[in-house]
Amino acid sequence: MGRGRSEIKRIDNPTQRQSTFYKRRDGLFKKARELAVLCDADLLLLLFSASGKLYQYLAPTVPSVKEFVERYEAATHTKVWSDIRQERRAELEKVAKMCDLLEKELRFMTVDDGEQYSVPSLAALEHNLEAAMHKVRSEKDRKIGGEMSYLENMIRGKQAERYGLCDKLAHAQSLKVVEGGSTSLNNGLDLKLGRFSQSIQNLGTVQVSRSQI
Amino acid sequence: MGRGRSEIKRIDNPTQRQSTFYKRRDGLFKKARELAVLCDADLLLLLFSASGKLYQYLAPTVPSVKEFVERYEAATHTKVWSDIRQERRAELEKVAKMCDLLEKELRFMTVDDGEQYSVPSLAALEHNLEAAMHKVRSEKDRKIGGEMSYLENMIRGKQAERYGLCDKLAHAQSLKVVEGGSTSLNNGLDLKLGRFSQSIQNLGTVQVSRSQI
DNA sequence: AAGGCTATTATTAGCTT
DNA sequence: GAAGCTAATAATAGCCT
Repeated sequence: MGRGRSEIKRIDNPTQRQSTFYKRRDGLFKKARELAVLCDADLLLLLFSASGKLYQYLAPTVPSVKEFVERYEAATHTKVWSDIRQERRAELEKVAKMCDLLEKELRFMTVDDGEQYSVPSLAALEHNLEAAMHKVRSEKDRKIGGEMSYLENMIRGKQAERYGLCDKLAHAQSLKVVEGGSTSLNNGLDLKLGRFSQSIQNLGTVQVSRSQI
Repeated sequence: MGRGRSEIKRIDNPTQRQSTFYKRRDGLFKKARELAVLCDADLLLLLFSASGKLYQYLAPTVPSVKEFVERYEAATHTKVWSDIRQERRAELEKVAKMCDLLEKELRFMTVDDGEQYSVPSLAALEHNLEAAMHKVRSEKDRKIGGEMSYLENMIRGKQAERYGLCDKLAHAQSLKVVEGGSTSLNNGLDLKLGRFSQSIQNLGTVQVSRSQI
């Protein structure tokens, strides 16, 4: 229709092509709507222009592209997406199975009452538990040893610090004694520092002896 | 077009509706193809008749419905199927996470070297392992006890059977002695049975003593 | 139901604005 | 580019087979 000839072939002139696109697109959508309404049909029309722009037409009875394509899938069994879903499902089942296995193993390890054990498996489990216990105990010892040596170092550091302070204080006190009598305040301080340094020395001793174990 | 009037409204006459459907469907597909070819456009046309039959048209450049809808999805972000896939993925991730957790717990239980333990958790683990070990040992004892008493019963039964046989044999032998001398064959049988019954008696004794532990 | 015919209307190519 | 015009062609409603 129209004045010219009609060979259905790509229009080379971009302007003309674009113009034709608009006109025919509108015509197509109109036809689509007419078909849907007149004949009570459901239809979906998705259209990308040459420039990549999207146009779509849904029949008045079609609620959404998604639902329409779902209906399409159900109607055709063409497995548009089913293969993907199947893959996913298989993957899911695999992981779920592994999960079950792990759970069972864990229940077994913790000796759940609901489980049934055979004597050989109980013996194996006992063996494993003994090995685990051994590991746990040696790890605990190692850790405690490590923490203790850390504490030792810290205490040693503090001790040195305190010794320095005591020396300074003793020096100050000796100066004060030369200057005059000691006050009640100074006496109290002396006592406190003395007790502290002594307990530090004790800790140091204990610490050294422990690290030699 | 056509001879009659043109009001776009559902055709009530089913025959006429069907006829119109075919004609207009063909017209629509033709228009769709023309648009696609003339204007270098990609299009997809999915159509369900009132009776539920599916018709589809893909532009020559469109390889498949699936790929077209994927392009649609990418273009619009309307997530036609993505949400379904997303759901699946979420489900999968959830299970995978649970799986990881279980695996970690199991690794922890079996005291894997790669794990880092704190002293309190080691102590708790030790406690759990001890409890599990206790359970395992008592279960093993119970099971062994059960199996042994089963064996005891079986042996006791066999023993009684054998005793019965021995009595019968002794009776037969005494009858034979009265009748005449014993043959070399009979002597051999006596020896064999005697050894057997003795070993059965031994087993019985051991068994009773064990069940008293 | 599917296809053909044809009068009639709808669409649109090429043009202008 | 978009919108309108119009000649020219395409689509199709109502028939018939």
